Amino acid sequence: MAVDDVAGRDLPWTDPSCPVARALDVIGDRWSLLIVRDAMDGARSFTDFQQRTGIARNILADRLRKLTAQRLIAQVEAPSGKRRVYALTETGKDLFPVIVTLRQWGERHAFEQGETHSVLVDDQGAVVPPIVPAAADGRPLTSDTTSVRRLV
Amino acid sequence: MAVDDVAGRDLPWTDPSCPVARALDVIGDRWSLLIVRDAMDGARSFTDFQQRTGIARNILADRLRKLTAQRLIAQVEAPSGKRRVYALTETGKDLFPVIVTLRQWGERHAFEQGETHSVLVDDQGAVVPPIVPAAADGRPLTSDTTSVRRLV
DNA sequence: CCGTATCCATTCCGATACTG
DNA sequence: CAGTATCGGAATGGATACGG
Repeated sequence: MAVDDVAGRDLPWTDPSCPVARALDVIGDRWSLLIVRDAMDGARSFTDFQQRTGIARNILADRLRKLTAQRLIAQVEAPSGKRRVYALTETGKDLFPVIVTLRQWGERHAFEQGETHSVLVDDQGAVVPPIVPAAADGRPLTSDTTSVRRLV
Repeated sequence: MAVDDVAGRDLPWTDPSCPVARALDVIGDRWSLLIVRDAMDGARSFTDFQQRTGIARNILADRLRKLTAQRLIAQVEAPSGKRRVYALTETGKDLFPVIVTLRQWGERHAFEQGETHSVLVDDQGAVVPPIVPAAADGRPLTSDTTSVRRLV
């Protein structure tokens, strides 16, 4: 992977044309992805998120505001009718592959030998196999066989 | 996706048995993933990283130290023989799928219509298709068709 | 139950100056 | 080139108290 070129614009980062930097600018803090994870997990109310993450209430309010502003989550009418709950938008749901790859990396490298952890299973109870980036023909790709091309 | 159970241990987060939280504990800050990205991109020297990321020197030194301590990168002898350069370990290289999914999400959701950005291409110049989590039989999975199971 | 408001501590970060 | 040392400001975080 090598970069051909880079444009210039004003973000906290260099290289604003890099989608990785842009993505991290949205969810690259300590809590956002955990909030998204819990939303995928069924968390819907303020208290749901607060209890699952253990985050301070003021910070949680701030993150929910920001994630809402960025349209990763939205407040929608609950089925019950009167309460408003948080739900992932399509943009938020599209983070699923990110959560999964992060989880799989964590499973493999962030636990000691023999230390127990949760695993992701599909609707038939089978463990979800590791995700590998692949070319259109299915050939597995690594950072050595890919590169970054700047579009004109 | 729903969590069956959770153990207790001492991290800044709740739910230390969640690999997502563990992974974020290692690379969930503002710079680490960008450093990994640049390493995949060919960055090898202190100055390489400093210039590509624009990060302050003291912070960069700190991050390189931490990433080295966590064994995502290592200092190795340069082919030239005398200088030591930073290189990704296998653990670090295994973050490739994370970088790719993050990139693909960013490409799709973190740019305005018509705004230009770089793309990831394989060794034949073809754009790398979006990664989708899938079951062993190839069936695509979403957060609605997966769940988190805690191992005993 | 859903937040907001405040206070305080800690961390993070950038800029700069300096050393081997 | 590869860091280290220091400083000050900003962001982040936890705890708690309060109001709709």
